[in-house]
Amino acid sequence: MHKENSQRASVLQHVSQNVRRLRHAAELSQTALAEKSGVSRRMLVAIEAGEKNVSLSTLDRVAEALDVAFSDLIQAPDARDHSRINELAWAGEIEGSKAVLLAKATARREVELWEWRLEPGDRYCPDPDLEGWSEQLFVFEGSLTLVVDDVETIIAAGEFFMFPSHQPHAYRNEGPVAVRFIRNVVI
Amino acid sequence: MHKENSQRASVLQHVSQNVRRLRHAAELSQTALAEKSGVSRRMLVAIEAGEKNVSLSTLDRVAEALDVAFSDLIQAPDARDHSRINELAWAGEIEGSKAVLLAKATARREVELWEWRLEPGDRYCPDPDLEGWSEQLFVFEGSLTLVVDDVETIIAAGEFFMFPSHQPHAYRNEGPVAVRFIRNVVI
DNA sequence: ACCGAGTGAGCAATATAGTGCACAAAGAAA
DNA sequence: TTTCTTTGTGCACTATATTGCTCACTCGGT
Repeated sequence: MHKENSQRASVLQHVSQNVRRLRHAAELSQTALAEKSGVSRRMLVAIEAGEKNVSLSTLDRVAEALDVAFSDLIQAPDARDHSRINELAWAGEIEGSKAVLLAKATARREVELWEWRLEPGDRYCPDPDLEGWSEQLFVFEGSLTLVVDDVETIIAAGEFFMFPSHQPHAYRNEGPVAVRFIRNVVI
Repeated sequence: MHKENSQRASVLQHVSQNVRRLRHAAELSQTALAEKSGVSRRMLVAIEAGEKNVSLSTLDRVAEALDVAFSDLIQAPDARDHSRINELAWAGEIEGSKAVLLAKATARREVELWEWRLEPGDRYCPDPDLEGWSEQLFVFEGSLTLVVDDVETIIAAGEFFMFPSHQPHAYRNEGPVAVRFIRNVVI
């Protein structure tokens, strides 16, 4: 007697947008996806309109046909924004004690924490990561020269930097002493 | 005519385990969760047994009552293993240049990167995080005393440590100089 | 104009998710 | 023992997800 097609659950909103977006990305028509997934086209229309309350197994068949993970269908589409913050979040009783939130990222799968050390003159030129990855750097000793998309940035000791790593990038130490930094790789 | 209670979709397997685990973590009985979520106890039994094909909105009501994200209910339960690695992954052309992979975590939602500084004698005692959170610490100056579940661990400069942060924990600086460290909070 | 592909929507039939009740088994505390 | 709590299960009923059909609409191409 209730419900009235309200569907306040935000998950359903996301699903409808995600299915449509990913179906277009796969260049499939509703009919084609219906055949490939075994879910009726009528149901796909309802899903993309957000007017039905899909069951897990049905949505899982759609995910398989789209060749994506189940969780990709329920994630908030705007979950790709990474924010650089740098705000003072806590100060201790003793002058000088403090905690600074450098960054908050909405990760979807993995986090890798690295400790790096580059001697003067040395460099590292990785292959660009896939779309969606980003890196967070915090230098605590020496000075790091970061090249992202042909743009040079010098990060000094105590400084923080964050960038999407799907574009070509490189680390160089052009200073007189070894540079040591933390590298946080996130998706 | 088909289906025969097979439910091959792996998502359903995960859901049943996750709901039960998280319900116990919240110290709720099936009856209590049924009242709080609005989902009938009969249905909760079926979900935890994996013998029904839950709809998104129903599962979302369960997620809200459990105070967890929807995606927490569909993740593979073994996705919670955080590995401490500490392996040399790259060595530069110049002696001393190196990259060490400190840890790799399978994040589900968020990553927070913090820079901390604690003066001698100061301390920080946060409320325990929710089940699933973990923290990664890298000290680059001074020495940090970490207390997790009444167990003290001293982390010296250059050292790395990782622990699940749903248990009570505290940071203290018992050394003679200020301690500075990177704190990576992950779920 | 016509035509075909892609899409949205209405409807009747069916499969099944979801509810409420009643009962049984197990464990813990009196 | 008795009592209470928690959990699993069978059953009948209701609500709704899902299907296959239909028709209508839009947009390009010819």
